[in-house]
Amino acid sequence: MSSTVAKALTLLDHFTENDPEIGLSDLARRSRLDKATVHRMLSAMADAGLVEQRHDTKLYRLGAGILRLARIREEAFPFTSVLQPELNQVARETGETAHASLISGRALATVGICDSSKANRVSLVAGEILPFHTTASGLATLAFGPEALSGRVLTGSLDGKTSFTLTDPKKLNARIETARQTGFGETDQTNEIDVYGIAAPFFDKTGLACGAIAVATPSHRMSEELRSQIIGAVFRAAEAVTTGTGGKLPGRYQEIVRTTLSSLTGAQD
Amino acid sequence: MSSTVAKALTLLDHFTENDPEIGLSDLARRSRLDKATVHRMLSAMADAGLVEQRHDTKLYRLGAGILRLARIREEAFPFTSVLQPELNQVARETGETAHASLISGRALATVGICDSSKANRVSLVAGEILPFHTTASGLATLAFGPEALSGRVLTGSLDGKTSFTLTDPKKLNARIETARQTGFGETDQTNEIDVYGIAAPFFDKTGLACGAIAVATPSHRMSEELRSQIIGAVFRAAEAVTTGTGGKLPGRYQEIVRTTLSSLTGAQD
DNA sequence: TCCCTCTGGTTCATTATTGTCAACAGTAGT
DNA sequence: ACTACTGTTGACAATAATGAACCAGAGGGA
Repeated sequence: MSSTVAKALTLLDHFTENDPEIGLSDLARRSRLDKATVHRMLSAMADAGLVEQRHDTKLYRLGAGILRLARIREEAFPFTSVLQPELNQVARETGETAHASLISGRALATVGICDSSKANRVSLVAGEILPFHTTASGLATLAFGPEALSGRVLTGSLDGKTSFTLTDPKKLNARIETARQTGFGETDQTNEIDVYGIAAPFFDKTGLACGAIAVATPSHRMSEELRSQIIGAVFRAAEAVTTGTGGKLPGRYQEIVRTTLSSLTGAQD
Repeated sequence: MSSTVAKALTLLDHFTENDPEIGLSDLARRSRLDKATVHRMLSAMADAGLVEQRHDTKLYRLGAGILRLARIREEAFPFTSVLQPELNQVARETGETAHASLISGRALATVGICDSSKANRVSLVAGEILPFHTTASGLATLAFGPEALSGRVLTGSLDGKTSFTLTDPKKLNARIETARQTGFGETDQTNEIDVYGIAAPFFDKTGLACGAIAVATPSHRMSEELRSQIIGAVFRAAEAVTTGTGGKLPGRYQEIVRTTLSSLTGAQD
């Protein structure tokens, strides 16, 4: 992590939906790097089009090159186009906020959101970076993702975001194991207070999980009935995304889903 | 340009619609960098999520982090969402391929395309990087963009992409000047043989051009009538994009557009 | 089977880039 | 005029990047 490009790229992580434009000094403070260093890095990234500087305010923001690259990826490996309709349907079916994340380096990147229509809902900021160990999406992804990934996470630092966060590798591993047996990830307030998450993984063409579809609800609203409904919805959506993007559902996984569904309260089809 | 991050970021430019997955050695050859260097850079970028490596083939491709960043930018400064409908309409009106580009570092980034419905049409690859000095979009953008930008381009290297390319700074500047007087950029086969381009700039909130909407047609099909039609279409679309994205049309520019339109053959509204 | 030639990945001494700190210019507020 | 910011540039010590050589594995031919 001492490489210069790595440091430069962490600068991008400070741009969020709520903070889309950042000044040089400000960014230097947040990244704990020297002003001059940040300046040089930003200049290089501006040349490449990753960021751009406004002529008037001198503030930096994400550049047009990002849009170009996104288009290339989307053209070659369509994802958000098949993802968004599924998210919308999940949100409609469950009445709660749905979102999807993809493995992105050392964390999960939120690449799609559909807000709940309810007044009291979990509101997510677009483009947030989610840790694996605090989110339902993370558990689901680790349970069925590359072996190396879960290994890295379990041996890495597990900082607590709330008092409920699983910071003990053994306990975390146990939760991953349950996810592996039920076919979905489930967390209560481990990432944010009063947020309950349920997530199902989707798979790439090699049969490894590469992300998850999740529903986030206010914890107090969670009930046995809602839980069953959400689990069914994310299972269906994740499968649709998997097949829609050319992924391969492991046979083993389909088995797991069936047994989980039949053990839920309420009726199944 | 000797900075390490700059070199690392040029690696991204080798991923295109036709070449979405690249191996390590291959990328090292294309970028004229050492294998070890490229590997370290790719690892850093993979950590940040800009690229990702397939487990099976070991090939690298653009990563999910790109999608995340694109979403953040699009959420904060909606662009493609307002752009695409306009492009579609231009393509429909003119029957030719329409595209839009944004200033992205030292070049133009193609961020939107709508293909012509004709069998014989100009086909563009999504996410292409366009030079300023060979394209109609470039002329239009330079004519009304930041002073510093046109200065940099005119003093930079103007490599010829076809035998028609303007490689002489004086001649190029003259063409920019005509664009400044007519309100639109126009090129014939300066970027690619048998491609005729007409482009109108759109503006940011400071009243500076930040990109252009362009129509590309097979050169032999261009006629006085089609030309008038295209110019009208790109003017209208560019204005719509400007206002739709919170930009400000310079009063001076509106004046220019009016006089240009009234000098065209055929009827105007 | 052996040989050859690719591939992705790693090592390590040399060297060039980077981080650091200070100074500078411009702007806004007091 | 003063202060406290901002973005930007320069110089030098420290560090990280470089690139040749090397490794292991996958195909391909004969």
